[in-house]
Amino acid sequence: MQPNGTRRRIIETANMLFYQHGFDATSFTDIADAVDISRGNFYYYFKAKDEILDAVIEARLADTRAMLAAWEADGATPAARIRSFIHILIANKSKIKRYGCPVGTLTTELAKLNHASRRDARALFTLFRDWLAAQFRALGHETEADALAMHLLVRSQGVATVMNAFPDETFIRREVAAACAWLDDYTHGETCPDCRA
Amino acid sequence: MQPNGTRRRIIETANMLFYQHGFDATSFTDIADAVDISRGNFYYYFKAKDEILDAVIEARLADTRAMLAAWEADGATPAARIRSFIHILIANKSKIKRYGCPVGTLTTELAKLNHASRRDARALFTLFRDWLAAQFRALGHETEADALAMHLLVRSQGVATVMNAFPDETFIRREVAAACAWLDDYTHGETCPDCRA
DNA sequence: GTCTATACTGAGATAGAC
DNA sequence: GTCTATCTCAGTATAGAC
Repeated sequence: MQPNGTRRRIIETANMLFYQHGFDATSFTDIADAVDISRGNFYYYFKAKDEILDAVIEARLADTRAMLAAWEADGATPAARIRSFIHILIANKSKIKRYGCPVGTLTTELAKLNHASRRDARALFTLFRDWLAAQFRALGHETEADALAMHLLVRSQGVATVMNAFPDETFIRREVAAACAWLDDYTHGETCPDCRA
Repeated sequence: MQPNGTRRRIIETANMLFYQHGFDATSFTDIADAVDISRGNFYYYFKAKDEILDAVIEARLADTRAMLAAWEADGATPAARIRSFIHILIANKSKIKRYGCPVGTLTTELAKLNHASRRDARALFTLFRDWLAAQFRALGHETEADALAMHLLVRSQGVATVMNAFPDETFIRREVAAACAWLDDYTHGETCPDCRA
């Protein structure tokens, strides 16, 4: 199961292309050209297009787990960790402006395609959802932890979709600051050092 | 320019299929079959697929204008009109659970396709944005009207995307109630009659 | 206006040489 | 492992009969 060089490059390239142009709109030729291998060679690694999708989702799940683990390690407090999540909207703003949120856009595309891997893609959302809920629980908000986590998913997805339509810098900063201000109600006085107005 | 029966049926059907399966994934055959005409007849009305897209966007713009005008007429106060917007998340929840928001998903898809009609699709967002801002202005919030309108777009798009991934009834009601509660800060005391907890 | 027939392209996928 | 050649099918699009 340990992927060799070519296999890894295929997955990484497909991951990028699926994000930038969508799963359906990305062809084998697109991927093969970008990886610089022949289309035929492709089938040595993946028997069907759906298999690449599954591999890409798996890779994204692994990447997301690693990112959440890094936030867990780097954040001094649960509130600081949650703000790491909120601030990816700024950290990844260039890409989001052009291609939207990689999680949200994949999920909605697969929903429309009624694709079998739809459920696997949803696991990406679940990863964030559970991690955020754990942080709220650590802040002492046991019963409402999941609801608060879901609310942050809403704000995050909303900002991503709207900034894709209106790539306005002021808007992004304002909404990120608003989300951090909303969070303040649950942090026992701790505020965001990056969102001073 | 007045569309006859067949042309109208093509546009209506394409509108539905683009929403349900996406623009790229919907083929001429899909539309022709649904309308029950031959593929050849199709080209009598539309020379290329992009032309249908433009016609569909135009139809959606007209539908949206009509909907906003209806809200304008039916809503007793600006606050009530804004709540009409918030509550479409509940009114259209079945479709949104399956296919997401028609505006947001079209916009992100066309962004990924880097499609020429991307800008036209964004006008759908602008329609809601300007209408909402006008309501906030009527409530006396001159300077922040557009920012408040954008914030509601964010919440609306966020809930739509998340409920597409997690079609949970409780979640939807909770977020709609939260949006209405947020609105209360700007309505001079008027509250939502439908969102009593 | 609507149809059938057909051209052309690019897609996913397979076979087999190297 | 990687390639070329090829198959099949679905897609967009056109021509022309009715």
